[in-house]
Amino acid sequence: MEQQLRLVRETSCHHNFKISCNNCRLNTLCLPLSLNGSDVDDLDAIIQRGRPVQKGEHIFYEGGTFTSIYAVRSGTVKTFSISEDGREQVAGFYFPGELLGMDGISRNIHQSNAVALETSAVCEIPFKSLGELSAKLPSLQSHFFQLMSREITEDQQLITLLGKSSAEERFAAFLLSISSRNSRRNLSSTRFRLPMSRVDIGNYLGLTIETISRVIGRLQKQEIVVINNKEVEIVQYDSLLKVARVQWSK
Amino acid sequence: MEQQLRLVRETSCHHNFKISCNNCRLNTLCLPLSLNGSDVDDLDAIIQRGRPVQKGEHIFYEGGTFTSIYAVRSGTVKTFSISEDGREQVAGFYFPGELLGMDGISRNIHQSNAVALETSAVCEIPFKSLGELSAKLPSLQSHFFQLMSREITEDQQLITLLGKSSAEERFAAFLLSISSRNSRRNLSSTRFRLPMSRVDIGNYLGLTIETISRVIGRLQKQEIVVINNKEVEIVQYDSLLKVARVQWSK
DNA sequence: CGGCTCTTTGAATCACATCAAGGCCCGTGG
DNA sequence: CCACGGGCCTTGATGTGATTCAAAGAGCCG
Repeated sequence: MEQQLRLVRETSCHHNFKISCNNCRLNTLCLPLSLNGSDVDDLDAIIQRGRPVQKGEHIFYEGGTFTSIYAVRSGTVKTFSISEDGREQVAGFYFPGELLGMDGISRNIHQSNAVALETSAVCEIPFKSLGELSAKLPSLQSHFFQLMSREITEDQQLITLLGKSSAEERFAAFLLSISSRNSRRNLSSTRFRLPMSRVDIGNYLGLTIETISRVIGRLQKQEIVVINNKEVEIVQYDSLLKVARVQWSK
Repeated sequence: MEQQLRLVRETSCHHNFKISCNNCRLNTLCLPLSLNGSDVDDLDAIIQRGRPVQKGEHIFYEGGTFTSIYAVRSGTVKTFSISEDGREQVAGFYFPGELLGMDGISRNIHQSNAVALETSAVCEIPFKSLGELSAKLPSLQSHFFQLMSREITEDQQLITLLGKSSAEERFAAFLLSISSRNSRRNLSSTRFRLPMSRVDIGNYLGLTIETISRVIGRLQKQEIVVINNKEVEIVQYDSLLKVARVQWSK
């Protein structure tokens, strides 16, 4: 019931699944970042490239055996966990060039679920092989350490957001985060489409969809953003920064 | 002022700062976990052992150059960051055998502050050397990956706590976390002393000290815990588990 | 058209924050 | 010895931002 595939987006080129790391246009963001030509081939050899994933399909399950981490090649993925009483907490959204699944390393069991928010492609990187290759390629090892560290930093930013911030601040920070990740990929930082539903946004930010809706209303009234459905335009970037930080500066 | 050292806990041996990893009674929790005898010596060689840190003293500063990660040998450390407008968010508490500072790896700059909550001792582990050694000792590399991954998992649990949980759930989960970490160190899981202030607890859990106080009052009325100042006794462990999870089960 | 889902808007409610006061502990100094 | 003051914690009264509940609007499709 969920495959409303009317919107086949501008992903045509990304759907060339068998492309190698060397030719992938994300290789300046992804794991190959730190490697020179021949080393990329070594990495390339262990990667199961470009598995296509349908909207709503799981990439891994909480509690499932951990064998690989994943790089998003196209589309968007969310990770979330389910607590005892069935509540879902979205822990993160992952865009092309970003790595997920690192929470499974510690116990060899995935601690969260990952599902595609739209038709996506992911590269599967067997962790055992990655570890072995890392031992041989110091720059790969240190880059991988960095990527894990970045995940920690981002989680801690979310912790601050959830612990201290008002609804406006949370939503503004959320938009800014997506904006900056878009510009890393050379996409517009002021006009973009949100690939996730209001429910997921609300869940991620610890707010209800009604609150999200009201916040959007207020931000639109101030002409800071224009949001139609999933299409976002940031009109006053500076004002949005202010909202995200100090919230009426007092 | 706070050195009510009537309870001089079994810490005497920890204050022998110059002990080696081989003789450290935490080596079943800490980095050496995965190593055999001679490899521990290699690790030992790069570690600056047992720096003493006074209460309130910084171990590293947000924005400062990252060179090392740290293992707590004795005492307790909190990490926190300060947002633009001066609000503090406590991101974690670290007990003996636990590693901190991994958020600095990604940008070579510490993303948070670390200060000792009481007189403590920490081992400094130069990250460059650790990386080099990891490349040589596969089990060290994989263990370090695991420790970083655990940090991610724990951060994500806190995210769920802050995003979804009531005050009672948060505090109950907090006590249970400390309880389980105590038992990892072979300390009592039902009777212990909280090394951090109410302010820090509240900050960590995204609650005010008044709310913490009221929650404690309610949990005591139900005879689930007994808390005097910083001394905690968990009387009904199962009930506390229930509070942490389902909160009136509906 | 009707049926579906998602979003918006309004009104009532609630959990926690805020504000304010008082208690307890302990150290200091008369 | 007691009086005083400062931390820190507790308790009560009041306020408020976000949730909840309810209903209506908007887009989509069979």
